[in-house]
Amino acid sequence: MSKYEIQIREIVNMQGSITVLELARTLSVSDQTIRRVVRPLVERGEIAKVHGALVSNRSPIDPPFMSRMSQNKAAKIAIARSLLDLIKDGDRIAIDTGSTSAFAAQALRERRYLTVVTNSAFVASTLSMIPGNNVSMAGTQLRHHDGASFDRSAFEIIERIHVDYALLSASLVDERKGFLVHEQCEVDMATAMLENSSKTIMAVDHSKFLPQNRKPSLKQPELSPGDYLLTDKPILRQFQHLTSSLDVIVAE
Amino acid sequence: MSKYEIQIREIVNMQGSITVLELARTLSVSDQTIRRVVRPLVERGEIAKVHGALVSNRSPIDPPFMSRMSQNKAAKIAIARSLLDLIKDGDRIAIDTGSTSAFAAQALRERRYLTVVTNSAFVASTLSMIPGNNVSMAGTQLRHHDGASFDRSAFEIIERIHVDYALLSASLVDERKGFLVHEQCEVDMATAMLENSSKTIMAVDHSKFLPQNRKPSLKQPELSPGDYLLTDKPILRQFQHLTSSLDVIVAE
DNA sequence: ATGTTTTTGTTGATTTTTGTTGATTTCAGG
DNA sequence: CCTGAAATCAACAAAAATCAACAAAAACAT
Repeated sequence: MSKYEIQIREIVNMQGSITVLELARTLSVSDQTIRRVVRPLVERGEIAKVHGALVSNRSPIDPPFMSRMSQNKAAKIAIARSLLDLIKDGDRIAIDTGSTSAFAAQALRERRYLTVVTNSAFVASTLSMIPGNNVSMAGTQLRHHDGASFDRSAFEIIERIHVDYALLSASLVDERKGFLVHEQCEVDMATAMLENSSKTIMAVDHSKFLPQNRKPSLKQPELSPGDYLLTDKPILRQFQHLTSSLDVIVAE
Repeated sequence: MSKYEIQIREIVNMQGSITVLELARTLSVSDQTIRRVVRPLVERGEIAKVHGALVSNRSPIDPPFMSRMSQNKAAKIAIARSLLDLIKDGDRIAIDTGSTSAFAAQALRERRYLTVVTNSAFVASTLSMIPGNNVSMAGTQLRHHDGASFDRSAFEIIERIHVDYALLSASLVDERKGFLVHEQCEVDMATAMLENSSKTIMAVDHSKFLPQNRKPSLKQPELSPGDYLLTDKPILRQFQHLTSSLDVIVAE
């Protein structure tokens, strides 16, 4: 067994599939090494291999639930990975609900000693199993469609814990109105997280900049200059006035 | 036993993996010393070693939680499946922590309209995504080794919600002392769940009836006549006095 | 203090892993 | 069926990690 084994399994299962070369680049070793390490994994049937790529063979039932229902999987994974450049071991972070945050939680498993506060049961469950982390689940009653809580106790807990970063998301970015979501409780939660954090990270993949059928109408709280915007494609001209004061990070 | 042993275990488990050289530098001893100290640890299976690094055997991908799950997996799945004979759509159930409960949660995904209250983030997350369920997560701060909560708010919530069934587990069944667990907080939680439910279901696979190296010593609360005992092999003679008043269900 | 035991560091030989090169295979399109 | 690009494989040399043995240092008991 090689020292890269766990990482490889982790990455393959998270992404679903990846080429040998990409994997070699992320671990900064040669492609040949990857092939060698991967061979026994394939023989043991832990991951599958086709010409051109490694693919996860996890049954479609147990992977992170979001990966199925989530649209822009690749984009969200890229964003999640680039989040790792911001968040360091030992940081404190508040994480909101949503598929982007679910991927972020997966990625953050490679960080240690995090203090995490979240109202998403999935995020809490994912990160609470990492030794050294300190995870607080905010809220009691969970909504069924996303396993998140927005009851009073959720807000109390968010407001009790001050963190370095608040990781927020949005359903749509509107040229004039900015970052929008569907429900008021999401705005309230975002506001609470933002107010109790030093910096805010807004994570939205490029599809959020495109028009949608089901239009959200509620405005997320204003970001402050120096807050981060994580996305996966360069910001188009017509949106730049929204992001000019922000630190924009484009995950390629 | 060396003085570095505990530190090494600690560091390896926290980091997930680390090279011998790095470890030598952090403890400011030579690499050779590390190798020597580590050898017995590896032999006892407390941590794993590969060429190039020491890796925790409870790595992020295979957390303590899940690895316990994989012990006696078949038995636990059988028990979880037979739980479906008891729990019907619309039932209300309290679920404790532990690998048996994790499997139970997986199985219960095929039930609808459940009211669930649990102190395990994993169980909460699993069952909250089933449409129609009403899931409450009891507690805020999550223990890292199993993602469960035992703080005051956890008890308050358990005590607020009355359910039809309490699904409990144990670490060991002792011939004389009955159902045992390792920690007092687990007993307290079991007691709270039992008191707020109409019936109790104790789920223990057959391995819990066998002697163990790490012996638990705390006694779970007394079951009442008519409560259920779910297991996967017939009860041996010497244990039958414990189970005579119970409804024993043996999953084949 | 003194000798004994245990632990630790150093050295050099040995093993394992890794990157490179070039040959071979696979795949997609004409 | 052929061809070019990409992916894979095999083999070898370089680098890194490991091990064994011995000497120095520390801890211990007498």
